[in-house]
Amino acid sequence: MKRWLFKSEPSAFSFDDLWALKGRKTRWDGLRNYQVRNFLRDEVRAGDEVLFYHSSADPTGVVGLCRIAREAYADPTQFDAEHAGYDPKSERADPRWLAVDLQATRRLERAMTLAEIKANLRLKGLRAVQPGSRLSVTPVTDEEWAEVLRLAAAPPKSPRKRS
DNA sequence: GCCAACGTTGGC
DNA sequence: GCCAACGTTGGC
Repeated sequence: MKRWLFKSEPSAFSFDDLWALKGRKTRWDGLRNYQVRNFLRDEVRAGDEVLFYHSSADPTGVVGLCRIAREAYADPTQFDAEHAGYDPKSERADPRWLAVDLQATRRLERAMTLAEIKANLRLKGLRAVQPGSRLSVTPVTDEEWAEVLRLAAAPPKSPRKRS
């Protein structure tokens, strides 16, 4: 089983939005990047675990956990001329873009902010936070996963008050 | 709103 | 196949 980080802009679709859906599940579609497509096609499998990350948010960071409820299948929005993700060059016999189904499993006790992730030595290598990394789906190692969960369960570090 | 990073497109 | 132009992402 592999582990992943999925990004979403909460103004478009937040973890709370997912949590509120029937079965806490949705189709994760609209992904239009070839590297991401290849991850979905070649590596993401049903049952894989996912960190749900809020980008362009305040604060940015990991807010919840999900699992892959259904692995890659043709993203129907690529064939929908009314949809922003419409791709006129994609053919039904050979779909270019893939979607998965994502199911929320747990809300973190507190958000793991980007600042906190960057400040953590064990999370320095997290693909999603590398400079210039813009992929909306990136791999997470077992060690990184464990560290995020460990920190989420720990009380937040706050600047020490002057006495 | 700015801008750096970087993927995609299309002319040649 | 090169590469400039353009679009998007996403932190700040």
